[in-house]
Amino acid sequence: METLALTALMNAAVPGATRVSRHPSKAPADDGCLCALARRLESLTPLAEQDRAALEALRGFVRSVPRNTVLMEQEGVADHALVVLAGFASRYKRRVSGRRQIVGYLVPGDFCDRGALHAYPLDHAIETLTDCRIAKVPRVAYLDLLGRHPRIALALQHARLAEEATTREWVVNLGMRSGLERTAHLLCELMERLESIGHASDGRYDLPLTQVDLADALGLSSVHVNRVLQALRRDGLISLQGRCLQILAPRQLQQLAEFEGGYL
Amino acid sequence: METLALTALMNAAVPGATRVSRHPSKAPADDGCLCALARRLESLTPLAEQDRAALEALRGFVRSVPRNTVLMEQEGVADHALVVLAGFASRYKRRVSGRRQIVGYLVPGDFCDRGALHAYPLDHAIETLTDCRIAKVPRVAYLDLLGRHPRIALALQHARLAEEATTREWVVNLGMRSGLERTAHLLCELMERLESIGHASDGRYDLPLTQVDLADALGLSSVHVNRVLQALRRDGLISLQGRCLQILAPRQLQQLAEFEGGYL
DNA sequence: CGCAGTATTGACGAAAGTCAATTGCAGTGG
DNA sequence: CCACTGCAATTGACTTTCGTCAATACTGCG
Repeated sequence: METLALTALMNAAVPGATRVSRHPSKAPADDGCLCALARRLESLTPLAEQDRAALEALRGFVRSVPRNTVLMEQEGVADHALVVLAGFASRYKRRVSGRRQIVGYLVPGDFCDRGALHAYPLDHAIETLTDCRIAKVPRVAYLDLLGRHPRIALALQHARLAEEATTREWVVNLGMRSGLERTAHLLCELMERLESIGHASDGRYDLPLTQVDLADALGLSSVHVNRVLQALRRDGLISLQGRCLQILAPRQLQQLAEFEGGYL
Repeated sequence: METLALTALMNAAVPGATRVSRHPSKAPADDGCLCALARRLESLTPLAEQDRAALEALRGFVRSVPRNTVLMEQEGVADHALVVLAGFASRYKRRVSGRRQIVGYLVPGDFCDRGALHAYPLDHAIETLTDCRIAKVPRVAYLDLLGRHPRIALALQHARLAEEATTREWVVNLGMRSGLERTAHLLCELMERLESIGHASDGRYDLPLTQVDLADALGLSSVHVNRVLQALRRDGLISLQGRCLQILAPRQLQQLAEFEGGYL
């Protein structure tokens, strides 16, 4: 049948934590939230019914992971792929001073397969920024999935290209944009990414990140991020109360950031 | 035989420009400089004799390209792979203001195959920064090469991972390091990369880049780059006369930059 | 010799970091 | 129900880094 290697490995399911402080992103933990992955992949390449079914079969690998949990160590070699199904995670590098630079956010539907699970050690770490639902797919099962479902493999390829493009856009963001523009750009990027998985609409989405989390991604101090956010509010571009972000003037915000969503 | 699709396409050879203002990087244009590519790939994965022979067969696609030539337009779809064999090129994005951010340097042995030539439009442009020798390999020939030489394909995979890691390191560089540290880090990175293809030794290499070229990569103004370079000279870390860079105190420079070469 | 592109210098201003204190807020335990 | 705790957000004062503008030197080349 479809999933022989999969079922053989599907004993790994673990209920996991239930404490929920910073946004479990959607329903608590009823389903595996695999819809986020499916929507993400379908936004890249059309899938067939059997592909969706194969994704459903990943349900057994899903578990809840509390906030600030290291999912993958720097220097470590990955023996499984990670898929974020709910919550936010980050790729980051640490300096000796202890400060970290976030080099990418992982939102629901994003994954880390180390370029289809090569044996090279990772150059960065991966950690949850909020409580998350994560699918931890063993190497064999993952490769099996790719082998049997070329459309999924293609979508993942495309996703990898998009992530590379996103990282380049971050370079531009850090290299040439002011704090204000930079922050605006990040908010636009997250808007698009969350919209594609149905986690945002009408310019509104749930932003479960700390100002420190934002600062570490934006290359700014958290104090400055605070001031920038206030400026964006004062100018009527956004409203941000608690974790609820509402983009009030999408056009102006994108213009300010020179945001071009095409790369995603 | 080895190269049927290749030979069928090898009418494409063009002598090309000969003017040489800023460093043709090595011998003028006698051989195809394919050694740089071979050395680069071998530094990632051991190759067999037949692999090296297949690389030699690319000679016909090599041509000279003058400085500041656009090799690939942003938004364009790649129908061929590019391999830099001599000289420096850059991946960059432009803002509406006209300013550019360089998101990566391409040195001899580096390539751009758009993730094995997918049909997605490129999110950035590629342009030579110096006079270059470039192999422009048509799609069919390139895929043929990959198909017939799994070791080469593997090496290119690895190279892609290394380039991704480098881009992430640039994010860290721009996000968390001062102008001084940032510049030091770039010089260390280039040192390692050029060393692996035999274009650097004893901490000395040829740096054919303008201070503006550096500034656009470092997210600094060219004026500030100038001052930073002077500081590095004043502190006895480097000597830079014309295009000849000599790293006088490798240890200190790496320490200043917190440079860890492992990601390359 | 003079041009054009680079490199260099000085003076000044704007952007962002640091330090340190204060406020706000949610969960905890009494 | 309320004080207590701990993290997150906010604010103010001051410093540092870096950008901008504009002028001046250099250098290879025609």
